[in-house]
Amino acid sequence: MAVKRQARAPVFAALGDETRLALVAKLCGGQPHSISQLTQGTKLSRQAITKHLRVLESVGIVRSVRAGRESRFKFDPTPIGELKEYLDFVSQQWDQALSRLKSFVED
Amino acid sequence: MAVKRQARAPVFAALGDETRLALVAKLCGGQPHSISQLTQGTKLSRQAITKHLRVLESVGIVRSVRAGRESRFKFDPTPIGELKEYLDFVSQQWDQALSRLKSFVED
DNA sequence: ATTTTAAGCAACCTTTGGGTTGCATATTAG
DNA sequence: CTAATATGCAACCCAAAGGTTGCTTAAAAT
Repeated sequence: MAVKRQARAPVFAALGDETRLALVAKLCGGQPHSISQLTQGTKLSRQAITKHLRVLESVGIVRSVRAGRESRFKFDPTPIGELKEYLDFVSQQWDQALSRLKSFVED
Repeated sequence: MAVKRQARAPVFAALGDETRLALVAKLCGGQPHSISQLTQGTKLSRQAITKHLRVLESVGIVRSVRAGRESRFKFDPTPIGELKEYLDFVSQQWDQALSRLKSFVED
């Protein structure tokens, strides 16, 4: 099955938060960032940001690598690509339904 | 601003639940369904399904029309189209970052 | 060697989410 | 008219989410 609904929900859920969307926006720019860097400019505590990063990491949107005393987070596009596939599938289902309706009316 | 991050989070959050993804899957097939119909085949109570439908409705993924004693829910593709735009934007940012990195290495 | 700086861990708190049950109300069917 | 069907509303429960603070450990800087 190319498009399985199974296990897509957690990825959507991970993106269902303003703070995490902001983190994704920062990280998809290409440059890895440490937790402290990602906390700067935020009104949240370092630990709050850490929790959000772990949520993103748990669904694969982000990967962390420890480098010395800091852990660097970098973006991974794979899960988001899968979400796009899924949304395309949904849109497609809808479009096909419209076509069927149209051809029915034209009969 | 074509792609605003603002207010996208609630739509992602609405899709961040297996039950709601199943409802979307059923409704994007084109045919409207009543609450009772949508409850059938589920292990949940009618009220639970109702709550999920209201969540989907609150972000515009679904619209309800009262017809007699039943309220029919139908799919609306608009918010999902916007999510696709947003995800495309994120992917694009990432790809551009990769290109920049590549051209830098080639120097 | 000492002091910063970066993180991890854990306890705790408060709000939100997902679900249930019970009861009231409005249509439709007999 | 009466019974059955389809919802709506509200109270209540419990678990999970988002956030904070305090303390510890590990690296880097002086």
